Amino acid sequence: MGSADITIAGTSAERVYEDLRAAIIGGEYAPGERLRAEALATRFGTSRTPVREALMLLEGDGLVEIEPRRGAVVRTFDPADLVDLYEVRAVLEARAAALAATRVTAEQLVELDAACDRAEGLTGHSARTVDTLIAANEDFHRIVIAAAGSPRLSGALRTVAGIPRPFKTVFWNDAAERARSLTAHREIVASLRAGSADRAESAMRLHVMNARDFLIEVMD
Amino acid sequence: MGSADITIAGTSAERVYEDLRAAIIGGEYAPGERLRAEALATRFGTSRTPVREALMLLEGDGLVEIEPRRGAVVRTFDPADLVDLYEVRAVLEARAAALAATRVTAEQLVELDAACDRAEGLTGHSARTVDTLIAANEDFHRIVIAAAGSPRLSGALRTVAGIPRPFKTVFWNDAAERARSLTAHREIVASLRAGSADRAESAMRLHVMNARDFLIEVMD
DNA sequence: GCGAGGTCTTTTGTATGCAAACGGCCGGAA
DNA sequence: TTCCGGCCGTTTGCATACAAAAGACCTCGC
Repeated sequence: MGSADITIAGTSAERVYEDLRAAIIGGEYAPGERLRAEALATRFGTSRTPVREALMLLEGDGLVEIEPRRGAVVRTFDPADLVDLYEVRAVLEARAAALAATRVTAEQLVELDAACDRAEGLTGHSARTVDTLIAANEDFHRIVIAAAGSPRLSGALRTVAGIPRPFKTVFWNDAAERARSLTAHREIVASLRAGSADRAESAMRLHVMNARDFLIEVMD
Repeated sequence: MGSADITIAGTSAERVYEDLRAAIIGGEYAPGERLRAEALATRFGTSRTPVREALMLLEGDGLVEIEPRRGAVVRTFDPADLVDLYEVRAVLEARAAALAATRVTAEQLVELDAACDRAEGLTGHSARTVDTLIAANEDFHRIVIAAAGSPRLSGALRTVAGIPRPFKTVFWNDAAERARSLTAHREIVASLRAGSADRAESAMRLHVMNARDFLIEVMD
């Protein structure tokens, strides 16, 4: 799994950044919820200074909104925001898939298969099952992006990659969407294995666009 | 010109961020040059705290590299970095052009014409001329991106938009490249005016890819 | 002369203190 | 009742103080 991005906690600010990011994406803080610097400092065992730095980085990632003199809140996503986000994601991930088709390693293909396998056959709706699906899905996309081998593409995707857990849950509670997603993932892996950039690109674009459409549909 | 993004200096950190970003892009700090927090604080009339925050934001933009306990330096770009950057830019700006074709306002079209006009007929190689060309070019691209009306696209582009001045100068010292760029800009404006998303997208992709190729060619 | 070790300086990263701004609360007037 | 204005608590933003780490330098030994 995330065997590559082991950060041995260089600075305190970095650690807070990563932990807080995970906490927000993991749904620990609800969208719209206020993030008071002092409380976070207490939670992470530091002072407000590294917390402030982490919050500014998270603002750059689009996960947090900071209004001067008013503090930070977890970003809320209205339907228009999410559509916008998914369309940019579609463009970037399609490109990543195209690049990955010519650069993916045998080892990465095995990891992609493994991520698909982990999602296969899960039928329940328990929190544990949903967690597994979310994790497998994120691993899948992360590996494709890594396989693209483009630092700038990875950086650009950071601004659209993370959305809070509540928004993701709706996908994985829908059985049809689960099946469609798994099929798409398998198709993408097959395209990558075949080295077909065009097919991988199209498959990935379709996959993300389908997610966008499902999100639109479910929002009413 | 930048009549839309007038920030009345919300916080000190924001002001330092913008000014320092402009200074780096403007070539005031050479790639690889060390950015000592204390010196910057003196320069901007603040303490190190807002400077540190600005530096972390600039790291997110890919303009600065921060190594823990070692400080910040202006990012250096080797040929591979620049190729990577321009290819992501091509994808994103092409998408921006496509969106802009359906959303651009009459006023923005006028501004785009004005940006092209400003670049037209300039033949000298003086610093002043080059500055004008760089500014006109940046205005052009900024307006297209604004016309796309996608906050996430704008955000993603921030990570690939800014490169230090020395790298841009090579373009605008080459007469053939100037002419080709102007032609491309005119073509893009025409496509936007016609509301042709496909044409605008293709024209923009071609334009950015040409820039990439020129950069590759000139780097040896 | 050259390399290793230790010390000293510089610079970073973090904590804390302090002033200012925001939001809420209360009281009063229409 | 409802709206307006002033006060107070809370929280932010910035400056500064302090500890620790990196790099420079110097000395000593070989």
